Amino acid sequence: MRRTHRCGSLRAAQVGETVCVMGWVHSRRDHGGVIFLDIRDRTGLVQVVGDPQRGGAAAHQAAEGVRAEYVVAAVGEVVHRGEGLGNPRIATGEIEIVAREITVLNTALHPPFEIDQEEINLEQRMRYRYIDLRRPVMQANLELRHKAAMAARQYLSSQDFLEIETPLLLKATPEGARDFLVPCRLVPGTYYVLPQSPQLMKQTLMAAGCDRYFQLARCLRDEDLRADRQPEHTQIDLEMSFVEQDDVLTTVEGLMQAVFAVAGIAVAAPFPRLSYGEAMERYGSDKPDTRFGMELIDLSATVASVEFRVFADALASGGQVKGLCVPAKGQLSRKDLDDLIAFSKQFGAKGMAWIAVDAEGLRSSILKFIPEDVQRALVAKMGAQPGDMLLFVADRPKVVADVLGRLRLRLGHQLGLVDKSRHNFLWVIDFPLFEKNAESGAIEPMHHPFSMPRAADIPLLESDPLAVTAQLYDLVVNGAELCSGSIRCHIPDLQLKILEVIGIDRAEALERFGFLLEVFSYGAPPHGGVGLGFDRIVAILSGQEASEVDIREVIAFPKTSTGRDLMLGCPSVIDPQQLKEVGILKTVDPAAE
RNA sequence: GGAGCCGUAGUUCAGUCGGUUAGAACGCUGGCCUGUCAAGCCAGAGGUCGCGGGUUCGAGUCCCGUCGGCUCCGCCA
Repeated sequence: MRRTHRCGSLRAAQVGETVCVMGWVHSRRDHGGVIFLDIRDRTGLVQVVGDPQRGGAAAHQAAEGVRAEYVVAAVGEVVHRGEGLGNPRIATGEIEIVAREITVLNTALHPPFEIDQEEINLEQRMRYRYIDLRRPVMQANLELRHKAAMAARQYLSSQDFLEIETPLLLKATPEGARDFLVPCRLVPGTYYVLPQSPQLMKQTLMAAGCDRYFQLARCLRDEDLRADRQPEHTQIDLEMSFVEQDDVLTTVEGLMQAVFAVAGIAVAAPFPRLSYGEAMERYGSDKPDTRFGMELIDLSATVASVEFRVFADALASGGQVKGLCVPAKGQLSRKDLDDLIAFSKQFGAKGMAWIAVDAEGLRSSILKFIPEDVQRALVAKMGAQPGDMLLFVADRPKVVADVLGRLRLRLGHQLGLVDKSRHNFLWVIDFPLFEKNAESGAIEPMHHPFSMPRAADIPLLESDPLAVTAQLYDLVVNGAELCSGSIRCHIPDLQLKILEVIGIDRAEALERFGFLLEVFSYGAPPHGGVGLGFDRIVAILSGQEASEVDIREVIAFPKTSTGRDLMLGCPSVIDPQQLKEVGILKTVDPAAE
């Protein structure tokens, strides 16, 4: 007995044929005289009928004995269902298989949850992931992921990229996230680390003359998790030689068009480009969601003369006053406003002021501190209409941007201003290479210190490092960051100079980054690239809202928020003998902790 | 490292102010049933209320601890 068709593939065209399908018993409906089985495989459902008159007593009897999730083979003739008996809700609903023979290939325990159940406890799903993955929605996610990966490979291959694997066992570097460690048995007491990304290796490939590289690379970081963050995730990692920033952006735009096409989403290119400064000014975020307006409005000049302490103090200490004009249609209650104030404080604001714009005039407890002409100026500057709610934050620019940016996003969703059918791609470019640490006053890299400054800014490295713009770029869609990349600094002397700005002298640089500097000193081409968050891309392709992406839905075997695999039961304690073998002498006993 | 929410039948949940024998739906088991596709009807089984301790005459309910899941802050390219 061999399978002739996939369950979901049968159509009226096969009527009259004797077929054999194999799959899981999705449901059984026993009418006594006749029994209906829905058989499910990856491709869908097909109805199999156990009818003693038409298919024989044996098949009917076999159908009686099967239970949910039994694995069965059904042989029989494909027939048209009778008039009015079709099921338009499934693709195979026009036909059914009259079973002549039903064989149980394997029995099954009662599943811990029902396959077609809507809400299933996440813990149960993770514990029994192999059952969870049988659900059509999860099958669809896995298929989508596969297609997206194929589209990416095909596109990049067509653009002359080579897929090259890089090692999983690497040398620890002090930069970035915490590494996962792997003890080396052959040299006791020494360790490899798992890659946070193939960054170093791909730049080395550029120096090696590979010209264009890509990889669907697993990246591992030992940091705390979130719904959109797993200890291991996948990047579409790519790097290109002899290119400028625009070449990389254009390539990624083409890649996004190819990948989003697999979900039938047309993406217009080129994508809008926004400087980091403008993004922070207008949206208070370096990954703005441009699906709605409600931009931040700078009111520092408008309220410059006002004696209201909160505003005046902020301005006097070099801060700013900015606001949002929220088209609330009078919907924000006092409680809502209190919640927003608490929300603002959570992100570092000392408070949040508000003015309600009613048909009768303005309403707020701060009006008594604001002269009427300034009130009018505020309304004009913010374009306020009756029903709007004006929100104000006064603080350091970074706090103002962060708090108002978050308020804007929260209210945009809360008030339904976001057009969820859109996919607003945009590039955020022109990031400063450095920023000043607010507490220590030290100059630090904003992203990382390995990107190339804009050519014209190189002299500023010594005179005014904070004014140096890097050739760094982030790809954003609907407020979610999809990738980050840069044109790399491939000139050793320039790299040393950049490191010097952040307080790393030549000796320390050689010690910490000597490998990269060595690679570059043997003739590295100018190069640049990106790493794209593949899990996040697939999540958005699958229809998830960008502001609440859950990548666990598009990963076959994800970890919980404490990094556990509930199906395998790991991490787990290792046998002392095995520890000794790799040179680990002492460990914490989790039971004794 | 910090904060919050959740944990009751196989599953999803309800359980009032601390008070008799902890309920519903779905699922499951058995019976009936020849056109269902969320099949239907009848009957039945199914519970250490995550775990440990405390308060109380009495705890699913209150308190403390602990384990697990989730969310957020910190962290993270």
